[in-house]
Amino acid sequence: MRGEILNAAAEIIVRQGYEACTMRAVAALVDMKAGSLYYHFKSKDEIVEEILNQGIETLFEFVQDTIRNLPAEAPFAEKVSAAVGAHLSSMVGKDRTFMHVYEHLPPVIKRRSRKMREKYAQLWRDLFAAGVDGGEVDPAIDLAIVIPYFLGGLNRVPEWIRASGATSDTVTTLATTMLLRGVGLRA
Amino acid sequence: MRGEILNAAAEIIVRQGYEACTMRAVAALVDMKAGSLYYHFKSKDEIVEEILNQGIETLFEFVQDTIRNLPAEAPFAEKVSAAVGAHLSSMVGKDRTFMHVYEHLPPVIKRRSRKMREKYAQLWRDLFAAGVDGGEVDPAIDLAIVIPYFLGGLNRVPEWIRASGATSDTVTTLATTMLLRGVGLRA
DNA sequence: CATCAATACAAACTATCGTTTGGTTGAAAA
DNA sequence: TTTTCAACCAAACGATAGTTTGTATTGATG
Repeated sequence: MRGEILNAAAEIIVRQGYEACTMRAVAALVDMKAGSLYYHFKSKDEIVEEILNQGIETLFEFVQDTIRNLPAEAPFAEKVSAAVGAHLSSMVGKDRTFMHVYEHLPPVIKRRSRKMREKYAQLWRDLFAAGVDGGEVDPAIDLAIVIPYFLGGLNRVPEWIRASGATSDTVTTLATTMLLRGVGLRA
Repeated sequence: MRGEILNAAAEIIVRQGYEACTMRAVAALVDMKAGSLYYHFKSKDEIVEEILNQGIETLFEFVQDTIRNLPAEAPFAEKVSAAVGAHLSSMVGKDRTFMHVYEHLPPVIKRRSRKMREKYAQLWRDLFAAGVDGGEVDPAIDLAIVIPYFLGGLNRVPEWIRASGATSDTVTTLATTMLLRGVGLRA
């Protein structure tokens, strides 16, 4: 039940925004009354925070596993391609709407997940740092800026997948290409 | 006075989010009482909508002028560089916080500016289409996807300028480089 | 000086928010 | 059967939201 409540809340946030995500709306979606939610959670904040943390954690592990499942000596381009694909599929896939919630949250709440987001960004920085070491990435590129830059672009993907009608694969390919070329891939 | 109210509301939204932007808070910032705002605006929605439209309109005209002030035969790379610079300075400069408001708005309100955002995106599509015609951009790149992709990245810039401590110039250069390489610049 | 918009205020209205409280239920444990 | 307890509900709480209404102040105009 706890999970169903989280799912309901996440769905409302993604589809209608944080404003529309009232305790009564969430309760209605799981066929309950607002007050009953307080049996499972001590506050609305706890619900949102759990959605956020669970979402980032899931994303982190999925992308990390994807990278690790490749042979260590796999070319940089292949790793990036896989990672981008993993990131994107986490955003557009079914039952994986968690991360998309983030966009709709008020700043006060977003700040609570800063540490986890930082951890996720580090995953990408490590990936690219290895690319630099391997001589596949232009060392002049400032990773501290590039990573949030292109992650920012990626996080918008669901929005314009719907708008442009492009498939998830098309988008993944394009995003990967842009990114690899952008960092001056040498191979 | 009308403008001051808009500025106050925009500032609150940017700094504390849409949630914190109550009529009473806006009124306090311009030394008024909540009810008085209704002499200038018929509703809170009207205020937010005007901020949004005015912000996009300003951004549109600024970027458009920037491009037009270059000689028509200027190289594609130069035009893009100038446009990116214009876009970014519109976001981090003083008295230009309008656009940054967008991030914090609930989806219901965002949708109202779809037409204006579309018009702005068209400006960029035209720029890149010219690049394709001039043989400077890889024709295989799907502009319908690339434009929102990299604009999505750009709109995050203020966020990580503060985080990374990078200067606005550094960021502009990097974003331009990434973009130009990304679309397969040939020159 | 009198008039009249323009402007702002005080105060209240309704709606809805997150939350609390005390009670009801149905099934498992004793 | 009796007890217990997790799970839910009905109803209300205070706080605060956007908004409306009637009134006071003000500066310009005649």
